[in-house]
Amino acid sequence: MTTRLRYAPSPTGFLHIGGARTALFNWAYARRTGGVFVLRIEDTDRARSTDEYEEAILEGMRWLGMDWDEGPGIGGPFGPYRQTERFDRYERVAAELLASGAAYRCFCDSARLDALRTRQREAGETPAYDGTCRDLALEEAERRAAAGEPFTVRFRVPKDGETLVQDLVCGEVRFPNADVDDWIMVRTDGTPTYNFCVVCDDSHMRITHVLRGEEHLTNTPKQVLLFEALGLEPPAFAHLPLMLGNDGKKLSKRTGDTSLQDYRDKGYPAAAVMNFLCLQGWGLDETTTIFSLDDLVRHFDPKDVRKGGSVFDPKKFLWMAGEYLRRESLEELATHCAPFVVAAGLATEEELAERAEWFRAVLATERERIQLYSELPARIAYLFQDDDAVVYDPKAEKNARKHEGRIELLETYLEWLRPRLDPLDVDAVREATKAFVAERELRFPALFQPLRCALMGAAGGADLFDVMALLGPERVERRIRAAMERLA
RNA sequence: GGCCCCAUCGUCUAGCCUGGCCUAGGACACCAGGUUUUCAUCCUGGCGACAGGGGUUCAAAUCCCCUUGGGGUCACCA
Repeated sequence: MTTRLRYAPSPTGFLHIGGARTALFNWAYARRTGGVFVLRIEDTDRARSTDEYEEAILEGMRWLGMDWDEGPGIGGPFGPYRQTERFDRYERVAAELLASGAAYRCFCDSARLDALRTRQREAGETPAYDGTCRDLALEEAERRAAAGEPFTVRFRVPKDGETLVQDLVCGEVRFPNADVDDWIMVRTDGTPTYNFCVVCDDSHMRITHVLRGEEHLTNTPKQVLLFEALGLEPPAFAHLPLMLGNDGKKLSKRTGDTSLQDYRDKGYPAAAVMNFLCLQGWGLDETTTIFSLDDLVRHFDPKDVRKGGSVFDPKKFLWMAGEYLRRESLEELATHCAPFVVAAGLATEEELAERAEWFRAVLATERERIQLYSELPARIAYLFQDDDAVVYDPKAEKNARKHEGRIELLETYLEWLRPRLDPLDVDAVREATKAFVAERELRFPALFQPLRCALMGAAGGADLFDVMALLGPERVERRIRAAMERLA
């Protein structure tokens, strides 16, 4: 039997990183088993769902490298793939359940239900439907419904026994039926609720494995019971442990960025995001930390997912971003960094394209020093500043001013340097400069600190001779001359 | 509170199912060195955990029970 997995987001917000991980696991297992990956949009919350969010979610999935075989836009044999387009199907199933007695009409209104809940809570009881309409005669219920009295449809949960959930991650989980509420399947306005849609769709779409967040575990007996009432075999479940904030609670906006979009905008490489997210609850093997989407597909099995929740560690995430960034070719890096450089106003896209080779050389000097694409602009801003107004970092200036005779040294050095600048042999000049310093019985910082301040205005950074190559002879000279005045 | 899930370094985790190979392995972070013109990268080393208590067993991180702790969920949201 071919496996069929799905990711079923609700377009009421951007793609959450927890949701992204769930999608990744479902996708990976579908690919690993040569099965089908279905995308289904759960948009039954009409008030909060928007097309913009739906598109943002799809875009996020594509960004991480996922594709899907069936879903909105591309269709498939079990469409439509948007729940709001499947209402006729839910109506049919509800009618069937009503007729078989597996479900019943409930005429209690929200006001009564709210009051009931409040009363139960105050009495220290677990809020649950009290069953007022559960035993209404079918004829009477039909008569009242026909008379226009508003009603919801509730699932009739057996009073006795227990429902067994077979979970690939948690093992066997038992729920006494007495603890499962007679939940609402269809609202007063005729729209279906989540648990009802999920079962209708998962069964109709022949879903074989449901991998989802652990917060759904307590919904599962309701769904299993419904599958049984429909005479169907439930799919295999795997409830994934939650991703936690540093407060140990379910990751929320309070504890950090939770939307995938945030990380993309911050300049995290997509592959790093994929890798890091998977590491929350799953590992490739005993020691591998860095792995690719391909590795994930080759090895992922829900059985290997750990049970405990995992705290999201932004520092490790940042480290991983750097690992991926450093592995990129200069061409890839240029493509990824360019938008950030443009957004910072340093250069236009056209300018970067015209000086592509130069830009790659710039990246070669900085790739070891950044972890995110977004860190580049601030680090290379010095290259775009006017030569007589390079912004001197206080620390750089202080370092430079430490050295007596800096002005004279810069002047002497410039004289020495000028004939060697055009053409510039970086390695040769670097070595020759060291000899220049040694001959004068100086320590390296005596020259390098004022020089670094002059050329970059920074206390640290790229090799100074690489920087000279990036600036070109005229600008190097102008900057040194400017420094001779500014550091006097 | 009821129900459910979980429990190894600060964090992510390996080991647990199929007890001995565990003096508990790796990674991030942190600390200390090394390399370097600086910063970063890189290399070396260090710090650091089986929640507690009972069992079972020749032997328990591994199996069982209890306690404690944490989390999830209890909607006409998904």
